[in-house]
Amino acid sequence: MSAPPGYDKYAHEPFAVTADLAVLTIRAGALHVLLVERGQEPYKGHWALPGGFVQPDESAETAARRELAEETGLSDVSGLHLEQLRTYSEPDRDPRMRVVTVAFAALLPHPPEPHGGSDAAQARWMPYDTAGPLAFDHDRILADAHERVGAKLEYTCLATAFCPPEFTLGELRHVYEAVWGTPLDRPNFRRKVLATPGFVEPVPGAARLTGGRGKPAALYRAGAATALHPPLLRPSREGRPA
Amino acid sequence: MSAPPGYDKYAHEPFAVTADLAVLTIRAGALHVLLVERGQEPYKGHWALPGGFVQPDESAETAARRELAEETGLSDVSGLHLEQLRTYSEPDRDPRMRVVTVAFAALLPHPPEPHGGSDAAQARWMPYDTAGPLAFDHDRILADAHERVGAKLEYTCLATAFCPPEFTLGELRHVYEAVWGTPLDRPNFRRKVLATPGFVEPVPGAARLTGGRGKPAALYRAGAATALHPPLLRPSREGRPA
DNA sequence: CGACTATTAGTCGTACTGACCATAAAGGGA
DNA sequence: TCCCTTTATGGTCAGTACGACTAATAGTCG
Repeated sequence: MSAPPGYDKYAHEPFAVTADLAVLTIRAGALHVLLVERGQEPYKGHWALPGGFVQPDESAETAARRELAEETGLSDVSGLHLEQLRTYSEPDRDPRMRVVTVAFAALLPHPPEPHGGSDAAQARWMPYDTAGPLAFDHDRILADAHERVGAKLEYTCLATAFCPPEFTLGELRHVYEAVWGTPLDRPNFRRKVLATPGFVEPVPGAARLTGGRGKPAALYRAGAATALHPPLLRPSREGRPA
Repeated sequence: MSAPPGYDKYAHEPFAVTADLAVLTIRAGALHVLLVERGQEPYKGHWALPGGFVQPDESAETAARRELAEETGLSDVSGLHLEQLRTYSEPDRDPRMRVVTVAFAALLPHPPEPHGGSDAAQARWMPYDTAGPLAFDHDRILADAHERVGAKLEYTCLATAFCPPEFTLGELRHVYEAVWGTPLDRPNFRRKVLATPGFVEPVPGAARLTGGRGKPAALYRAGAATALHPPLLRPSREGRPA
């Protein structure tokens, strides 16, 4: 069969395009994800990732950031890290109509505790491990988000996006441990982070945070670097995948 | 402004969804990309990435593979590596209508030389460096494809997707050099590849390829591994990005 | 005060890497 | 034919990174 390469010779059908979000954060040392409860069929009563239709005058990124502001109730989401994951376009993924979804991962440093959804729909933070079966193919989207974030922690400075503006190395390490699900050696982690120029920089005021037990830790800010060289590899990858 | 979290309360507009391809291969030691010449406005006469509309009964991946078969003239593209890059959805990226494009990168081992587009539209392999200004935002898509493939060479076995079923370590090294644009040390590259279990395995028949000048090289096949541990990092990244 | 916790500072041996050098095996040109 | 170039293959060597581990420090909690 021959096919013309120009756009215009193809027939094309309209698609609905949505932007869905895997909003991730660290709460009580564990990775959490923001979920909303569906109020209508299909999957009524099931939990799902927040999202919505892309409007005619906005890109998928713009729509995702708008959804993020609406769902979290945060007034300023411009500084938050938003990362496009991939696009899900299987024809039968929504039983009502043909929906193409551009998925994003968002990283929140300090989540709004009750997190105000201003409407009636229920929304809540759920621990990643207990985020049960979700509506549509959102389980797979969430798993892809987890995998992507875990991989980017290895070779980028993304971990600071989970932290407040000033943080301790312990908090930063908790980010890695929560996302990777593996405890890390404290001294080695510290040596690695401090040996990477531009990853973190000490807060000059010699400020120290005295939150809980133990010796107070020095405070750091995110540095100017965006990539890690050499990377900070996950320890779990002993055997090569079959 | 309040916004309901369910899909159905949103108004939505139809979008056209296309799948565009950055088809990459190695020709004469240099990275090449498959381009088509546009026959209609806009950008008439300009070169562009091949692509086309996603049909109602197919996913973006299916559409991309169909386009790949049509544009290259290959009868079997099922074994080729196809990788979703990201989705481009800026409202004004196509002047005619609202088009959302899911971009893919395809890796070809041995490109069909004249490569048969069976229709009138011109298509050709172009060296990556001289792939001039392309139509629409295809320059950016192509750059994203290059960056993604270059990055995945570091920590996956993707390089073998550019090679024929049996290849020499020199050919494999040429893949890295062509994509990264950097010469690599021959003995070190050999040591690294052979030290990674499952990356390549020698062809048992003790076959040796005597193509051009120099000592004949041993033949290898792609192994079972998909990831590289530890990664094979690019040498160019001395200074950290600003 | 003593137990506990977390940070911070080191040590040590192994593994990996980059920069080399050297040899073998082919082809091309004088 | 002899020499030179080209490519593959084998090896050394030092600097670095990393994992495992020990220990000191400085706070809170009971």
